[in-house]
Amino acid sequence: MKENLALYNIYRQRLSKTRLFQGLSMELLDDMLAHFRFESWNKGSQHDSKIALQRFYVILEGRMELVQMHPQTGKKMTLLLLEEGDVYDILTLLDGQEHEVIPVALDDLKLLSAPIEEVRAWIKDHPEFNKNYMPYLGHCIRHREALVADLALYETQTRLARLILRYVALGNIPAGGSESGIDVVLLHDLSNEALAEMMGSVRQVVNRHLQSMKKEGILHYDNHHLIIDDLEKLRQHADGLKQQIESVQKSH
Amino acid sequence: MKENLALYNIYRQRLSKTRLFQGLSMELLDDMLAHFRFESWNKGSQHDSKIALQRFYVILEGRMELVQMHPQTGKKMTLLLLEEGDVYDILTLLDGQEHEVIPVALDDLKLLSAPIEEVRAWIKDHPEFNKNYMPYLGHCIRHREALVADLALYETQTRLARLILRYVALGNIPAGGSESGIDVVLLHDLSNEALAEMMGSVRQVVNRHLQSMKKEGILHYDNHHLIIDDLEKLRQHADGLKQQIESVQKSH
DNA sequence: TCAACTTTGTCACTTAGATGACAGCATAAA
DNA sequence: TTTATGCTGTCATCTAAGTGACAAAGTTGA
Repeated sequence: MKENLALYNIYRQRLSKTRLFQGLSMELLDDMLAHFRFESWNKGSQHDSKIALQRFYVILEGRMELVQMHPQTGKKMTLLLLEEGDVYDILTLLDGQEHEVIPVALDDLKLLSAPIEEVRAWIKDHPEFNKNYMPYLGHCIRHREALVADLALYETQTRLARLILRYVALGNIPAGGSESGIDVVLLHDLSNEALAEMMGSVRQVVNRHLQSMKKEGILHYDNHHLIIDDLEKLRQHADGLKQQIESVQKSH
Repeated sequence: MKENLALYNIYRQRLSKTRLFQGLSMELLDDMLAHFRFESWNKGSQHDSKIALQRFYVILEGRMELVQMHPQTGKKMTLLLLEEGDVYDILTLLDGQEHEVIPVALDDLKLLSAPIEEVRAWIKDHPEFNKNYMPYLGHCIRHREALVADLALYETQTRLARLILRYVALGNIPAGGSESGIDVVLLHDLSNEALAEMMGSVRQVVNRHLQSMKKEGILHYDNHHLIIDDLEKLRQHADGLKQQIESVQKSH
């Protein structure tokens, strides 16, 4: 990992901004980079989850989704959208067991990868690294828990709103607010189908709800970018206010 | 934590058999026990999740469930059943953030609790402890992921079978096998309602499916103990074979 | 520039499963 | 022993959301 000094510096720079590698000394980063190898995955490519038993990947550029599949019916559920600075696979890193989830490149991906044993040694030997690691794990658990709550407690319309809101929150909400709408960068480009897989539903239902939210002036699409126009209304949907209102009406 | 030597030895003994504290030296266990305090919770009692910001609990005896609730409708989802040797709350321990989940005692509970800062220090300072901690975290993530997959990919009948199977696997499957049926100890006593909350459904649906599985000779209840009579058939249900068969029939 | 594919937008139809209601038991309390 | 409370077992009913189908729009690449 020393081919090209300019590139090397860019990688180091990017790495130092990720949740897991931030705040580490230059020396430590250099030590680590010595074990990293550059890789790129083509948009749309799917990979074998067994690779995670050997190597650990850091995303430098692009989005990756982790997909669970029903072995019989082929129905899919997207567990997680990973972006720049996220890593694959934190679970296999933890316990060394295979993690039955398919990594799919949503964009052309640029990655760094290192032998998983190496990364485990870093965690063990460098308290600074460990200090980033723990909250990152917390984040992973919280994400999955939020998915469980969404699936079990809310209906599809609400789940869609919550999904969008979750990824609005991850992106940068522009300072002024909504003069020109908030671009949900992480979800840009995703088909209705892909959104459906992220919320455990189907294309047609997602489309129905997107349509109705467009009519309410909550959002619109501007050449494949999902733009939020009324964050407040979106939040109301995400709180399941619809459900509440209807149940109040019923009781009268 | 030195009131009574006999009790003390029992606690130490129990602790040394838990997933998180196993394999530690007697000296280390003694150091740790010095910071623990005994507590007991009454069956049915619910506690404030804020307690987890201050203290960390180890279950010595009894079951605890962690419940998420829909703020508006009050609908509930049980995230997790904790038993002897499990701990509350691993998430708050990780990142110090509040974990919005209600701990409920399913039995009269015996617990040890220690200040959370203390436990964080153990993790930092004792590699042996850390070595237990990592796979335990992996287990936590996997459990939540399994829930997501169940909710998104399988229908209620299948989910019930998977729920039962999951807790069969955790208990001790008797050597000989099914001569007299497998007692699903962890689920003993739970009402249809409680099971429903564990799989994101409702009482009536759970009852319907339990009834049909009884008719198939898969299971029965023997004074509030759920007994599995045909593990193989249960596994078939859990694989969603029903779904597969029906979809094949349709295509003809 | 045209054909091949993919994605979107709709709609009519079906269904799993949620809801509400109620009788019959069981467990616990008085 | 009786009353109260809660749980089980079963309905009939309702509805959210999944399915299949198809036209229209958009995208890709020979």
